[in-house]
Amino acid sequence: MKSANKRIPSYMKVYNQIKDLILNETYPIGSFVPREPDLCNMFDVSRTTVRKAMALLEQEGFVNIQQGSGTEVLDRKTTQKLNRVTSFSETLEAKGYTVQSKSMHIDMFIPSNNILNDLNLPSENQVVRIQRIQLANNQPIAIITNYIIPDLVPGILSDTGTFVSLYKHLESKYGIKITAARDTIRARSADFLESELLELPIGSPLLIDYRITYSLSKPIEAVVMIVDASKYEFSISLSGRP
Amino acid sequence: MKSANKRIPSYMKVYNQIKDLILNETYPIGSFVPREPDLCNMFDVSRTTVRKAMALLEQEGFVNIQQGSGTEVLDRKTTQKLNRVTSFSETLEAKGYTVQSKSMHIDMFIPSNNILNDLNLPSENQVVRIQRIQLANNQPIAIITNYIIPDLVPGILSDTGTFVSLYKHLESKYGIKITAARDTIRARSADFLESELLELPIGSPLLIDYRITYSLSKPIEAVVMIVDASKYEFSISLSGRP
DNA sequence: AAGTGGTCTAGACCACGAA
DNA sequence: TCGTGGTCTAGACCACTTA
Repeated sequence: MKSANKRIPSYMKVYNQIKDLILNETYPIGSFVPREPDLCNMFDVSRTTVRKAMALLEQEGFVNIQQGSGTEVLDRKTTQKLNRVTSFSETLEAKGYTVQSKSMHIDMFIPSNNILNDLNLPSENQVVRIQRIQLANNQPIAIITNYIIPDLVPGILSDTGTFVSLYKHLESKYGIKITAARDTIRARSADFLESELLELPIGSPLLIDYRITYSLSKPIEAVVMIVDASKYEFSISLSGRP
Repeated sequence: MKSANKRIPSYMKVYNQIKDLILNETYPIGSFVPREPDLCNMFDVSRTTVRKAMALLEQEGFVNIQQGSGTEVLDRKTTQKLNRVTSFSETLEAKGYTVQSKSMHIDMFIPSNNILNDLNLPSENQVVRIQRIQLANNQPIAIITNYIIPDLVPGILSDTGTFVSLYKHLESKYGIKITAARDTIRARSADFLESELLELPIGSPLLIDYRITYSLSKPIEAVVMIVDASKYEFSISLSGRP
């Protein structure tokens, strides 16, 4: 058994059961769930536990809790997949493309001072560089370059081709969990080399995503993604006050 | 008095005091805050209250709470302003530009079916359209068009020029609070009209942000922002698993 | 005024991490 | 094993919304 017999907190049980009742429309959209003392009786738990479960449901956009009036079930179609940038392959596959890596190259490299600064590394410091050309329906669509702090990923140089998702690889092999990211999205025209690699006319618009990923507020890696703008767009869903 | 004498929950007092102790480096980065029972004694509150305060601090990236080991103070430089797209004027002002609206036009308009669909409105439905040209250091930099569900903003047609921030106007005059947003960011080349309005050569790369804003999971408005890509970039900060 | 969620307590026991 | 945070209870009182 890998991770089977873990105790499930009762607020998670309450959370799951209420979520099911919402999803199977026992509590339909627009209706109100029972008041908290009643939920306590239904699940035989204290109000603290009910409230923790409801707070989770509110955070995920299932309900709107309002003091004085009650807890309303929301139409969740519009608030799914909150707080994230949709991933590259996910977006393309939703559009009907088949996504794969053309090839991958891993080496050591001294990046620009901007990148070293974002990674909290000194000048002239080497990092692990992973270069990939991404294909959609066998057409080149993006050039992706990762710059990873080398101390965190010993031995990664020999992992060429052994992983598909870099983030899953970092978590499973090195125990690194990405907890935050900062993306900067720009656009500019393709230069000669980019136009050759992506098989585009020179001057075609490109989307550039520069991302720093963090684990526990420490930077882990920087990524530059250069994409054919005619075939790609970024989707971002955010909850909370803008 | 507008909203002065509101009772402050004691978990907020605890939250603010611990935040101050972190900011003035009584609890420096890398150190551990006192264990929860000690915090209870220090602030004379129950552990529930301390834990609510600490949960807030963790959510905002001040600390990392770890069962078994303790609560560590994090370096917060890297995790500020999480979960939002930085606003237009904010980004430009950080770069030293002075931002203002050149002019504003408000009318009724029948938008594309895509927009009507995103706003859950039927075909041929009119919406309130707000068109603006944004200036940075007196140079045109962006064309912004808002499409708002008309029932939500009666009388807004006469508000031309009476507001700077649309979202603050919606909240103060109509009580509409934006709670979520979905952005799609694309890039393409400027056509003739765009190049005239933004004073750019035809074919220059443009960034396009299409945003739907929501209040309590109901769509409120759609926005199209067309920006000179050489002068602007989007920054997005996200916390949580990618 | 009635009914809802919001805050808070004091104490108990469980589960994880490091020594 | 010991010290930390994680979960949970039963009950109390406060504050907001609606009518």
